[in-house]
Amino acid sequence: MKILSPEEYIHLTSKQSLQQEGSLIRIENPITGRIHTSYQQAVTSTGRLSSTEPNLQNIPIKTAEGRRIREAFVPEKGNVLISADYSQIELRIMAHLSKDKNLTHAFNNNLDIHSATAAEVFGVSLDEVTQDQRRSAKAINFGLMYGMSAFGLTRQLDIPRAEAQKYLDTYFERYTGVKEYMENIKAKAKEDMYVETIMGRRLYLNEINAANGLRRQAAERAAINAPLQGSAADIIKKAMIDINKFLNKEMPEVKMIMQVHDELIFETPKQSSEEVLQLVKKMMEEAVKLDIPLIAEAAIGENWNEAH
DNA sequence: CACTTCGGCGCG
DNA sequence: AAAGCGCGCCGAAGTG
Repeated sequence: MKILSPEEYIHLTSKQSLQQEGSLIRIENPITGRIHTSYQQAVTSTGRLSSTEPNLQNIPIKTAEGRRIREAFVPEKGNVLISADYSQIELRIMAHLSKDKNLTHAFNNNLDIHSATAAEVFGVSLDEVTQDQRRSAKAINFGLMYGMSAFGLTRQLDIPRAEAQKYLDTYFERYTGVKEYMENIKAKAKEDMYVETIMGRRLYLNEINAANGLRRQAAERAAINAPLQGSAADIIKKAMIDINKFLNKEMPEVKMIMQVHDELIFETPKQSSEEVLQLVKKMMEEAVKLDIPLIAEAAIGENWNEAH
């Protein structure tokens, strides 16, 4: 193995070089034989990390080809990967912050949240929910957290405007706590000029009272989303600190190697991997205590695709 | 030649 | 006119 001078190392890992090479396999660090991302801790407005050179937070997964790509991410021989991700953490935070009774009930009873929403919005029982209704409810749930309007839902679901409006109206009838939360957070943002996460991270919204309606509405959407996305970031960071402390002391052979917003990836010797899985899952779920339970789903694999 | 901007696309 | 949050990287086209 060649030991590189600092100049050579910096050249090989420079952004410029990265673009020239254009392939993960060629940016392997010659000293460690591995690919190393850099996490930026003071970039995003909400408190998330960002990942650069290379960005490992946007590796494909949604298509079959994408999953094949993930199979290329493997641990050292004798080790396995563990992926543990929070289930619906932002919606759970919405339940916690809004104290909405219906949403809280769904999470306290560990219901399939999109099916539960579909049952409410379409007025059917849980076991009558169709695939299509669940799909619509999922779009509503995600859209709400981003401050989406009826127009946005129309485009997302390819349905008439009036129907999208009816879905949203019904949603807010069934989830009045969420409706109040949306209104309250906007009102508070306009008064304070900022919103904050459960741990007090603030996002200042300079345009929340702008005369320009487009800019003002964009700030309102950010006001709705930032406490949800940002609190999720707070929670996983707390979990990372707890887990790191524990691993350093008790299981230094286990490495926490990646974070993808609501997911942590570990590399660990195969023998103890089942025990490690249970430990990290528990520490993620207990990172903070909310009004509703936090659930982390974890799996073991020979590559990133299998583990996820 | 290095840098910037923009539209497109990958992820949560 | 735009109407869904948060990111980073790519290629094409333009700038100096």
